Amino acid sequence: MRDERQAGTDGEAGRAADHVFRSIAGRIVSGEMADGTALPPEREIIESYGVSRTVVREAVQALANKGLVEARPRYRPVVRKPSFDTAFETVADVVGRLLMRPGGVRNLFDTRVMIEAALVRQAAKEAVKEDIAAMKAALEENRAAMEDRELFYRTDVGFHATFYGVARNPVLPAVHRAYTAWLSPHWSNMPFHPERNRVNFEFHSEIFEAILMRDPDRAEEKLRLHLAYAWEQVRATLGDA
Amino acid sequence: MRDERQAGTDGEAGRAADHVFRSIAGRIVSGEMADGTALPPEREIIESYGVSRTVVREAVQALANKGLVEARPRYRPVVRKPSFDTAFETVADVVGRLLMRPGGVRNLFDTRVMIEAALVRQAAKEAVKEDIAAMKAALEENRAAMEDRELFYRTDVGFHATFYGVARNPVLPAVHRAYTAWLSPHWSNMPFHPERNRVNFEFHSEIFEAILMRDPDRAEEKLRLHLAYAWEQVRATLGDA
DNA sequence: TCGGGTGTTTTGTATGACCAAACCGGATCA
DNA sequence: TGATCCGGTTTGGTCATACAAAACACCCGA
Repeated sequence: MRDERQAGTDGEAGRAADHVFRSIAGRIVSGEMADGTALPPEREIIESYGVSRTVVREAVQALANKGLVEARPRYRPVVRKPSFDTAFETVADVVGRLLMRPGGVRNLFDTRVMIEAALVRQAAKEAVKEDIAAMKAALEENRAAMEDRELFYRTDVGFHATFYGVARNPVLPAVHRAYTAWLSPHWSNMPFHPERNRVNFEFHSEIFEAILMRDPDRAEEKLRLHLAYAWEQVRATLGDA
Repeated sequence: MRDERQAGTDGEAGRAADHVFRSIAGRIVSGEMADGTALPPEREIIESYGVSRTVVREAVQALANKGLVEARPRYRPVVRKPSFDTAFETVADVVGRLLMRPGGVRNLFDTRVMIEAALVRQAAKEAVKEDIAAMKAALEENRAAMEDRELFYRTDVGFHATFYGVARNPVLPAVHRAYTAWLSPHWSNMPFHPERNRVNFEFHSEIFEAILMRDPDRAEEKLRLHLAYAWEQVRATLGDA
């Protein structure tokens, strides 16, 4: 990505717009530009950097593409502190395209199975009281929502989210949000079926129970059965191999 | 000149440059623009879309930032078929910044431990002959490289790469490449130490042996010990908590 | 055939202009 | 008094043009 051709003019490599980009990016990560504040108007940036508007717009667009600012069409770009979530969001549309290729959804889903299997194993081995309490609460919400299509989906996601919390690693919840954001479109055109909700809730219960009993193998097994069942539900709706 | 927004098909008019972006992006993913070929000159795109050069350049820059084309400064942008690798590359920049924050490297490394633990379990359970052969070969290369700092590192990476291959899932090798690309800078300023190489090779051997014996628990245990040892080696070089 | 010089493209950047949408302050009306 | 409406101002989106420098293509001579 970095191309080092030396212009020979100065120690600072030319790259007009890049300089503005780096400068603003630095001010964002250093916190000098707080999260949520708007960037100064383009014409102001022009003056403070002594460059043309072309360059400024290019730099701003680069910031937007890197996820450091959020730029809605006619509005001022808003500073967004980078996080693992923003990292996932910046690739969302490439991933979206990759998922349209044959087997794409399957491949991504398989990684989710793998990760959640590892997570429930870990949960069974080292979940603390708060983790258990969170799972129990999420499971209860899931049970109560069994008759509501939309609500069941949300509580389903919420229950799985508790797995991603036990490791106390901020990357993992971001991974979970990415999974749901990328995979849910492929789930959505699935007809509502209360019986299926009951089955899925049953799986959730069994997983939770296995975690309670500190049985990693059983937790993993139940999770795999659960996700295999879920996959069967959507397999038909894809042309996937 | 005249305004060419055909609101009928597009539904959402307005975002001018975005239309060009989406159109070209579509032609890339559909394969109409083959991987490796150069984009047409800006002037040509101007004519075929009836937009100004500003818009074209903006669209091309967006394509470049999304990783669909590779744009070196004064050269013609080259089409790059999107893959999971390109997805990771587009976030490399943001991730790099995140890793500089306290605990960032640790968090990412922990996810690697989790994933590789899951992978060696899977390998122990269902690796086929070719997987075993690949591991054996990689292990042998690793042994032979024990006296060479650079080569040992490469064969080390190569051995771990075999774990990511057993699932036959193209996402996983990309994940591995991303890990090595992002974490290796933090490993590199580690002094050379032959004894350490020997220890790491020993871990590799034990992991391989556990996989051979179809013992997932033991494979996972050895892998965790291996990576914990590796982490100890670099912990001092970071200000990480 | 090969190497080098030269003219032609093409990209990078700057400038100025215009339009339309968002923003802001003041006037109006209930 | 407070909410709403309105018109001027700001600001982002797009366009046209210009010019320097780098890449490219071509021709020429050895």
